[in-house]
Amino acid sequence: MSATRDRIVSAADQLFYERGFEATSFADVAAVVGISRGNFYYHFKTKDQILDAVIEKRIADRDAMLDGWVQAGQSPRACIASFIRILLMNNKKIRAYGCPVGTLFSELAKLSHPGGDGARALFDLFRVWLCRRFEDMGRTEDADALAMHILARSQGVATLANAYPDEQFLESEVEQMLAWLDAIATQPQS
Amino acid sequence: MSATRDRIVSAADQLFYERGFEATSFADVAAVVGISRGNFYYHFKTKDQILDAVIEKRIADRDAMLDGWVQAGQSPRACIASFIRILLMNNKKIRAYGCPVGTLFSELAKLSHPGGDGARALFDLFRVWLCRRFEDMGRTEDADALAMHILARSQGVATLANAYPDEQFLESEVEQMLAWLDAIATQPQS
DNA sequence: CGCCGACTAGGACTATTGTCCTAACAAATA
DNA sequence: TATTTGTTAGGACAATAGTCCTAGTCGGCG
Repeated sequence: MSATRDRIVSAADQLFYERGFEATSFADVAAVVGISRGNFYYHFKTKDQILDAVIEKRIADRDAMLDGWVQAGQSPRACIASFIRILLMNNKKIRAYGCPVGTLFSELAKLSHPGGDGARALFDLFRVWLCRRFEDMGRTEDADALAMHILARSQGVATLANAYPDEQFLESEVEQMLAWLDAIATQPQS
Repeated sequence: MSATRDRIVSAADQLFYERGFEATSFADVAAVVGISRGNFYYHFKTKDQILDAVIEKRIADRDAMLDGWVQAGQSPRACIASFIRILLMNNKKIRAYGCPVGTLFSELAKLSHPGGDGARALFDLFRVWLCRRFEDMGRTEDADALAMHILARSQGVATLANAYPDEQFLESEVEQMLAWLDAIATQPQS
């Protein structure tokens, strides 16, 4: 595999996150990678192909992270707690640019861009992973609803943290989400 | 005031919501309004000025809506419930295009566009209004935190409803938020 | 009537975009 | 050495963007 291709995808990944997909031009990516603009089309025939590659990479990265927690032998509840704490892990970037998943999806949805399905697949990755963990906790009935709930909470916190880059807000909301998880774990299934 | 100017702002408001700010060109707005592209610059000297006017209009619209509830004599708690139910009122548009406030802010934040401050002002409008209502409920200590919390929840639900246009999810989350509000109203201040 | 202001149409201009093409360089193979 | 294959640079290309300019229309007022 070409190392240049990977560098293009990595640079595009970062720029798409920081500036958005449409607002990022080939010239921008080329400048970061340090190659000429024309050389692009040897590796990617179209801008959409770069987007596809970026989404693929994001899915692979997140998939590895989620699987890592499971493989490390964490309990389902600890796994979900780790998911919630992503907000703290990436708090600086989230306050600066929002959630990489949510903001990309919103943009592509507005552009009614075909790549929006790929962005939804990113949501799906978290959704079904969370769903499995809730099922493992015994929440067989409402596992998916719980997954959607915690996903929505995370999205909202990321958006507001972006609007108000206040670290305390982020920490307080994460604590509340962890408390909610505790309640879910101890209370009987509704 | 020119009627044409208002029609431009209204059309831009809608297009910015449905397609995003950057992706909406003057030609798009002109086609909707039914005027020539060049005629634009009689009413607005720059695209940013249209954005400012759109944000101003959105603030005015929301302000009128929020004030209407207060003027109608609704209790603080009922006012907050009305805010939560915005998600249901606009559920079709939200599922199609997301939240008009959050998605605009996210886009402008990524563009590091000066208008981002105006978009944040939209958030502020809801934030301080909610804050006042919680204060009127007696929650003088944590009113702002509660306002931020419900704001974040709404944002998250809107984002996920956009990704998964499932009406049931939206209704279920609104119910949970209303239940949360009930708990806040009946439980003592923490 | 004739002027003057508000308003509009249409196009010119420059910059930038995504896309594509061709020539050149490098290393490995024959 | 000669040839091929993979990779790169640089520029051409049409389309579109935001911006600006000029000529024109229309209605009200002197």
